[in-house]
Amino acid sequence: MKEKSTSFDIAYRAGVSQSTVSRALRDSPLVNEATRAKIQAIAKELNYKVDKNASNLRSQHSDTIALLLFEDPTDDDSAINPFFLSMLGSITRACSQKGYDLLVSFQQSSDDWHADFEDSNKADGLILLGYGDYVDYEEKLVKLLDQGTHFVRWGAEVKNLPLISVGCDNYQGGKEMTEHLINKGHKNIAFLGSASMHAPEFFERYKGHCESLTTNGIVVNPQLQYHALYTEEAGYQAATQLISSGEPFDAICAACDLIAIGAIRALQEHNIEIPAQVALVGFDDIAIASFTFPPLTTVKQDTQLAGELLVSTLLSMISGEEVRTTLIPPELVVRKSCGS
Amino acid sequence: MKEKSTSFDIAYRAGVSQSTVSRALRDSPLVNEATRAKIQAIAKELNYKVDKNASNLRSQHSDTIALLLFEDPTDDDSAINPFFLSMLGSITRACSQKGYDLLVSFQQSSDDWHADFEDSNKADGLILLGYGDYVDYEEKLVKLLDQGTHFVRWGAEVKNLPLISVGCDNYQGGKEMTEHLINKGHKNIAFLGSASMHAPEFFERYKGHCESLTTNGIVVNPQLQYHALYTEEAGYQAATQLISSGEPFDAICAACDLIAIGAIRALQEHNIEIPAQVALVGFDDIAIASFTFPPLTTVKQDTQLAGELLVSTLLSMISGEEVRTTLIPPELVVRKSCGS
DNA sequence: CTGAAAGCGCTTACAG
DNA sequence: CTGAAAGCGCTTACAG
Repeated sequence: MKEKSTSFDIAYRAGVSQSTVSRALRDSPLVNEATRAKIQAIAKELNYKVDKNASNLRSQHSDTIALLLFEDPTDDDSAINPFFLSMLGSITRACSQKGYDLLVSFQQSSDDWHADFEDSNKADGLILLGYGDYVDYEEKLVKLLDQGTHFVRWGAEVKNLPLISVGCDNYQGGKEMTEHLINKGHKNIAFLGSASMHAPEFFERYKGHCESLTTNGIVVNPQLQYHALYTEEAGYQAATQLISSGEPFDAICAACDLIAIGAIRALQEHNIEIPAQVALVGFDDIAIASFTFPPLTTVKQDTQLAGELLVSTLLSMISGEEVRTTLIPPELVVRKSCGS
Repeated sequence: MKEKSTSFDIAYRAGVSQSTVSRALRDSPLVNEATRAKIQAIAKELNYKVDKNASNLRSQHSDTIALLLFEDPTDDDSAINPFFLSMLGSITRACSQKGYDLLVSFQQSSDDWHADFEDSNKADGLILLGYGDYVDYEEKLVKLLDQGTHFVRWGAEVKNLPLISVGCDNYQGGKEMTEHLINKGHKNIAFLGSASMHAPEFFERYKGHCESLTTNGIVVNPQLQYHALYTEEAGYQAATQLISSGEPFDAICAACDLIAIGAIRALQEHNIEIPAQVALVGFDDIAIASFTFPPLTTVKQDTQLAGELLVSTLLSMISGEEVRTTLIPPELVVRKSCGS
C-alpha cells in the first residue's frame, strides 16, 4: 500500500502553500485559474483525496446522513419487510443525488438506540424508519427531540409530539381500499391489522376503513377486526381466526401486503376462492403484490417519492429552514384479487 | 440546541486531565476504577459522545465499511433487483453485529466511481455488489487493486485478477437446476440468460447447465440459449423469442428469478401451462419466488450467510490477515413450477 | 489572489 | 495510574 499523500505534499509539488491547495481543491473562487488547474492535476496524479475526518472535524459537518431502520425484536432476523427494503433503496438514491453519504443502521426497538450518529458528528441528521412497536420507542423519540437532533421519520403523524414526518395518507388509503370493496358489492368486510397506538399507520388505515363503511351506511362490526402486525405469518394467523370464527365475511382489507399474502395462504388452505368467494385488498404495493395468485389489488405507497421527500425535508431542516410534515397521497392499484 | 460538550468539559468537571477522560471512556485498563466510574457518569449526564471525526482522524481508522452497489445505468431507476436488496439487508445486519457502521452508496457502472471512501478515510474497506456489466467495470477493479484498497466483492471468481470474492457456486447451481429438470424427464431445456463475460455469474450457471446436459447424454443445443440480463423484462423478451422461434422445448432454466418471472408472463400470454407443458426453474430464491403462480422452483443463494462472509472476510483483510475467496453452496428449493 | 497561523477534538507516546 | 504535550490533516479567519 502506498503512502497516503496530504495537502502538504501537493503544496510542496505545486510550489504553493497548503492553504492554497485546500482552496483550489474545493473550487474556491479565491484562487487563480492556472494555479487551480495545476494543483488539481497534481492531486489527481497522486490520487490524493481530502481526508474527510480532518475536513469534517474542522468544518463541523459531515455531509452524511444516517438511516435508522428499527425492527421488532420478535422478528426472526431473516426477513425485512420488502416495503422497507424498497424505502431503503429509494433513500439511498435520493441521498446520492444530493451528494450526501448514507449510513445505514439496524436498531432493535428494545435495546438502547445506537442513535448517536449526530452527537458523534458522524452524520448531520437522521432518518427514522421503523416497523416495531410505536409505543416502545416513543420515549426515544422524545429524547432525540430534547437533544435537538435533526431527524425526520417515516410514518403516521403523532399528536402531542412536534415530530417532523413524511408519511402516507393512511386514513385516505384505508378509505379507498374499503370504498373499492363496497363498490364491488361487498358488505361484510373484515379488517386484518392492529388498530391501536402500537401501530399508528395501521390504526389510521382502520379509521379510514370504518369511516368509509359508515359513510356507506354499513355498521362497523368489531368482530371483523383482527390483530396482526407486519408479517405474513401474522396475516395467516389472523385470517385463520377469522375463518374459524364463523362470522360471515365476503371481503378482507389487509393492513399491509404481507398480511394479505398470509391471508391468501389461509384462504387457500380452506379452499376459499379469491375473489369469487372472498375479495381481498392489501396495502403498500410491494413487488410481490403483482405475483401473488391472484395478483393483489392494493393501495400503493410511493416509495420513490417518499425517499426523496424524507431526504429533502431532512436537508432543509439541517440547513435551518422551517420544515413541516408531509402526507403522500395513496393510490389504489387494481389487479385481480377483488374481481375484474 | 445545546452546546456540544467535549472531553475537556468532562475533565474539568471530574477534576482530572483530558487524557484520563479519553482513557476512561475507551475502557483503558490504565485508569482507576473509581475515576472511570465518575468520568462515565459525568459523560452520561452531559450526553457526551466522542467526536468520531476527531478520534478517527487521530487513530486513522473509522470502524466503518462502505457498500458499493453498482447497477446498470440502463435500468430505469425505480427497481433494484430484490436479490441485491436482500443482500444489502444481510450485510447491514452483519456489520452492526461486528460493531461497524455501514455506508451505502449506489454507483452507475458508467460514470467515475465515487469509490474513494477508503482514500478519504471515511471507511476502512469496501464491499462491492453489482449487477452491471462486468466488462465495464473490470478496469475499475484493477484500479482499486492498484491502490491497495481493501475490498471484497460478491460474485463469480475471475481468472487473471487477484480479487477476493465471496460468491455462490454458480456452476454447481447450474448443474443442479438442470439435473432436476432432467430427472423429471425433460430433454429440450432452454437456458434464458447471457452466457458471456459480461455477466460471469450467468455464464457459470450456463456452463454448469451444459455440463449436466452432457453428462446425461443430452446434446447441448445453442439455439436454446437466449440472451437476458437481470430483469423481468429481459426474461419476458427472451421467453417470447424462444416461444416464437419454433424450436421445441419442454423446460426452461432461468439464470435468475426475475428472468423466470418474466418467462412466466410470456408463457401465460401464450397459454402455455406451467409445469404441464413447460417446466421452469429459477435462480436466487428471492421472496417473490414463493408467490408466483405456480410457486417457483429455484436455486437458493444464502444471502444471510453471504452477508456474514462478505463482512467477516473484509474485516480479516483489513486487519492484515491472509484471506481467500469463498464459494457458498447453492441449494435447490423445490416448489411447483417443475411439477410435483 | 496568496500565505502564515490557529484550531477543530480527539489519541497516544512520553515522563512521572 | 495520571498529566502535559504533540499531532492527526484539514478549513478558515486574518493580514497582505
